[in-house]
Amino acid sequence: MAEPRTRREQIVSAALDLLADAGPDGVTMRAVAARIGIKAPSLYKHFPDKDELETALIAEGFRQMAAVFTTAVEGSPDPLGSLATAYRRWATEHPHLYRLMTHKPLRRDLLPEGLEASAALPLVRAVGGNPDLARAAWALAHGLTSLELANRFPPDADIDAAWRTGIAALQAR
Amino acid sequence: MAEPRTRREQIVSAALDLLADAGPDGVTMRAVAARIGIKAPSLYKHFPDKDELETALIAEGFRQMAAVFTTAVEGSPDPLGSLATAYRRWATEHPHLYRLMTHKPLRRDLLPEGLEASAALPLVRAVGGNPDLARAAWALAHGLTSLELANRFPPDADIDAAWRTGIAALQAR
DNA sequence: AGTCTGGGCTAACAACGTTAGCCTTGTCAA
DNA sequence: TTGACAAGGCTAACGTTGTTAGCCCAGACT
Repeated sequence: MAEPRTRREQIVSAALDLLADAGPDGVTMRAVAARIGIKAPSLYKHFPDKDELETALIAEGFRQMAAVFTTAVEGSPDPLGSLATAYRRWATEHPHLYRLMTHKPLRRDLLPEGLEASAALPLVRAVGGNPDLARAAWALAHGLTSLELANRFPPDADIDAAWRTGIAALQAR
Repeated sequence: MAEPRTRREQIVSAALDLLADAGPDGVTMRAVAARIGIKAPSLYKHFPDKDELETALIAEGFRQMAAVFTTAVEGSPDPLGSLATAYRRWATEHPHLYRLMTHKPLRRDLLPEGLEASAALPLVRAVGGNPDLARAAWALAHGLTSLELANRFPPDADIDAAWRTGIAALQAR
């Protein structure tokens, strides 16, 4: 995250750090507050509740994804392939944030307008604008990622091969 | 779930009911206990902690999935298509249980041996034994399901079409 | 000079998972 | 028949969590 300037940004930044190195259970209001040297109830001067703080983390995740995916696609000879690599890479580098972003219904009303779309745009472009194909590709990527993060594949599974097989199939359309 | 006979089965059954109609937050040790007329601490005579109770719910989910998928595939002219339909159907009929089963690392050590494999077998058969293809298909199904349950597709999205597109692509392999 | 307001604080609450320790009931051995 | 023991209830309580109420201080503006 970029230099936190406002107190609100400091809080988000502290929560992101905590999420990254202690997992979702580590992100308690008291722990977040402590990390910036205040007490838990003071957080409520900046966020109405924990849900909105979490949504702010999710928004930051989307911002990062949008940036990473955009640069992954631009000028690539194989946009879908590059995107797939970038997707898996980002998710495995931010496993807890990725899960937070995807595992429950999104409070879209609390998210900046257009943010979600801007993270999705590179993919829509990469598949040539076919929305059904884009959704299938997204689902494939999310499914592979989610199953990998949840340790669902056996230890001897060749996850790269599963990605290649799936992407190649969709690419042929 | 079949007729709960032992106390342990009663507990699992009560927890499943609670999960289905009050969601994950509704499944508290106190609420589960109350539903069968006992107090929360008594649950600990049957399960060492809430984690193991949850794993018992997950095991029941796998049992149901294995049964449903097996009958969906057998004798079908289009095994993969039937399986896809059955998968989506089961998940949307048991959204909370589905999420519980998939959203975090699995305590395999607490699961009956072979149970996970028996739920996966119909799929492996349906794709002709290619493990990479099976994993891609599983990921596609899980991704589509998970995104649908988390309300990730816009209201005007044609989710059926996304399923058809994805499955057709994999089928062509 | 007086008045807001932003943003900290302490104390406290209810709900949660969990533990300690007690008591009753039925089974079975001596 | 009696006594031991295990299974399975119970109450009381603890620490942690999100959250609220209510107080207070500092700076900005009228």
